[in-house]
Amino acid sequence: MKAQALHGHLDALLLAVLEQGSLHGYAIIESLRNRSDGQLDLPTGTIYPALRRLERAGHVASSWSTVNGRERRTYRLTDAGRQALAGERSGWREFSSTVGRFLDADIPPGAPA
Amino acid sequence: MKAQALHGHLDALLLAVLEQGSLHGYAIIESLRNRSDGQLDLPTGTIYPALRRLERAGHVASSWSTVNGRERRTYRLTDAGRQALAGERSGWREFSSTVGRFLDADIPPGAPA
DNA sequence: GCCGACAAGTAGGCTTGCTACGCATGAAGG
DNA sequence: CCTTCATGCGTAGCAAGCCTACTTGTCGGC
Repeated sequence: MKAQALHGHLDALLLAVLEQGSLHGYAIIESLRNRSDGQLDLPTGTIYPALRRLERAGHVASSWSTVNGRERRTYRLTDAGRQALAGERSGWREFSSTVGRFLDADIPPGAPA
Repeated sequence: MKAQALHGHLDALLLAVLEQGSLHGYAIIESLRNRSDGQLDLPTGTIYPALRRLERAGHVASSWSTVNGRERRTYRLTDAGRQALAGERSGWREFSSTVGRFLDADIPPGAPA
């Protein structure tokens, strides 16, 4: 699946992943890959700038730590981020139900449910 | 709702609208608005270039007609467009189920299905 | 005569994600 | 010892996609 189609929903995904616990960038990528059965395999060039954006927006906060001599930047969801996530969720439901009205409906007879 | 979030799915919506019958640009806009209860109110600057793209791609074909002295360009779905629509539909299901796994899940207890 | 609904279109800009890089450490294998 | 791979962070530049704002033109009502 072309991850490209994420357009506009990447931030929501990142917030959703961080909702279940703080993670560093590399782990976020793995979490997305695992939880989506490999369908979301996002490159670092997509994730890191997105995290920066979210931090600038105040939706996440980061702190450095060193593990095995490797520097990690761990991100956690802020209160504002939690609120933003709630908004993203309702926005997603609205979006998916609206688009679904056009694309999920009219399933040709014989198609599996 | 910010129609901006359509990113990447507009073509599919247009094809889906035309699936139910040929329409001219202005009528397509109205059809989207009506069938979405006013949630999709797309400006002409979004629709017309998109229809051009679809025509260039061979997914729709157009023909001019004059009604009440007003020129209309009516679009109809081609066979290739019908195939493309099928592909868009399966892509949409994959996309929505993948993103939904992150955003629909974890609905706090008490939320309506 | 003017304004609003109908009908089509273009130009330019902004956001967003991707590709392709670069840098650094630690463990494993030759 | 040296190379390679997995871990881990990051930037620069590009391409796609949709929106804002504007233009052109007809018809009907005031």
